[in-house]
Amino acid sequence: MSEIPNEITHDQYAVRLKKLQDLRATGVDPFRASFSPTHFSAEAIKGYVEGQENVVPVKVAGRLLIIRDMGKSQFVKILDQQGLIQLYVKKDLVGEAAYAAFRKLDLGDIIGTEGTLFKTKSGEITVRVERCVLVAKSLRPLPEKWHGLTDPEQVYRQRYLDVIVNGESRQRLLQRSRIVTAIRRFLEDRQFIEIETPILQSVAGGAAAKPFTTHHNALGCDFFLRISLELYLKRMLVGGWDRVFEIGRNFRNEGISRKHNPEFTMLEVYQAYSDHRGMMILIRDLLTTLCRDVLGTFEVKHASSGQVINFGGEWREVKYKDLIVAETGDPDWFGRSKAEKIAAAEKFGLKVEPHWEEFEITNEIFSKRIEPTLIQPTFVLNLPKELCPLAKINREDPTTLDVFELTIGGMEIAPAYSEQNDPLVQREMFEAQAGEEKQNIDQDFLLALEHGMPPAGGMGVGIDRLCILLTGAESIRDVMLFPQLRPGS
RNA sequence: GGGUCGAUAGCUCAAUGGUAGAGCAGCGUCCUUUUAAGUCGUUGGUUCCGGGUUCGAGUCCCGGUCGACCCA
Repeated sequence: MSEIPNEITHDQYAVRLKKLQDLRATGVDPFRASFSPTHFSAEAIKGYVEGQENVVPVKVAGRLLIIRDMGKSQFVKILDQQGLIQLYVKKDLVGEAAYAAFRKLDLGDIIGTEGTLFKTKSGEITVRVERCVLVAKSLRPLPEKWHGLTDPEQVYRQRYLDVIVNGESRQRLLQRSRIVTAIRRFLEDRQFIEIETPILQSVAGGAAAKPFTTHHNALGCDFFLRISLELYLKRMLVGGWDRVFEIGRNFRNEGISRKHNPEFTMLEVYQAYSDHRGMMILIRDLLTTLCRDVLGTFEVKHASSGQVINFGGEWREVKYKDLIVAETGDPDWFGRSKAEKIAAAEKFGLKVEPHWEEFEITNEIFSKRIEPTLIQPTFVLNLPKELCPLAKINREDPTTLDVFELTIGGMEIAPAYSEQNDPLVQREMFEAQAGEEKQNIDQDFLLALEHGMPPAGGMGVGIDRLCILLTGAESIRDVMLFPQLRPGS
């Protein structure tokens, strides 16, 4: 039997450890092998039949969160993955010894119980306990029952406590799981195949971002963690897998903010014989399906602006150039010199780096002044060709691309392209973008394209941001179970 | 990376530079349909860490750690 560790200073731990040792001493296993519940909490409550008091049998298990002790009987509540359920434990029903043992339980202990359903005076469906066992002892006290856990650092570092005591967090994070599940169902219904592609890559392609590096000992070489899924999914289009998708983690070695976590989840979808117009229909169908099936509403409150986002109405379509012209009030914006663009941008209070290209100045206006105002679902079309080397050039306006950026709630939610499948043009675009750093070009991808890739529409959806939007969260940290923090404390 | 704010009991929070407190949780008591249950009593502190100022620092100053927000 272990002594109380020296570093454990607070007495509540000591009290619980003593109880645990007492249980062992009397032959009770405080971490018993198993328990077989027949129901989760919500299922059990649903199983109650009106008027059938103490007839329907249930076995439920969960963590003890609330105890209301009235001497010879108590009402308690336990939490499982479906939520809370109330138990009523009566001395003359369970017997003296069992009742005494029950009273020794602590908040936070995990218990299994068996009984029948009834409805209390105030109408709460409750289990009338006939038998109850400790399933797993908890040595640590739970956070306060009314205020929960509020310190953001502890919420993120000890998420398991947050989801126990903060119902709102629990619901929001469960909602994320439902969203991801619904996305898979939606795509599978449309014959998309879910595939898995490498996270360790020798060339981190498909986006412009700083990668993380890591090292493989046996191969004796460095790898990058992927920054996008794109190039490997498209290889499978070459392979004749016409509808593929992946929901996977990307890693970008950049800043951390309310909208950025170093690792984040992307959905990428590729559909052969489609194009960016096809993707517009697909993303709209997907998001309205999520609204209907997961949220049960097409109207979602936008946390930072307070506006109501309506997914059920018309989705605006607007060209990038038209937005820029409207914002700058300059019909000839794209004909202006670099100096004039800089002057105009600075008049907007934007900081312009001297080494920026003209399209970067324009795009700064877009991302700082225009994008945040696009709260309702908006397809921004015909982006300038410099912004993405992987999309097809628009035939009517060769300075732009056959792409869209879906913006909702002031955030870029889903960029999509008519995918570039001309290997010669693709090579030129890569080389122009890479400049001197030719080693950053994924030559194996170009080799694949040279074998012939069908025309295709492709799209990326930032799952974390989508969840921010759909759950009304303030920050990416609120829709991730374990957001990145500095190690320590 | 810069600015602002924050860190006090297991949790949520108080405390003019002058004896560190409350609620919840814990411990002990009363109570067999409670709903933040109620009742009486009671334990619990490296005030984030390290320096400094002062007769005296949770409080003021400097440095650091971690976090939140804003900016880059």
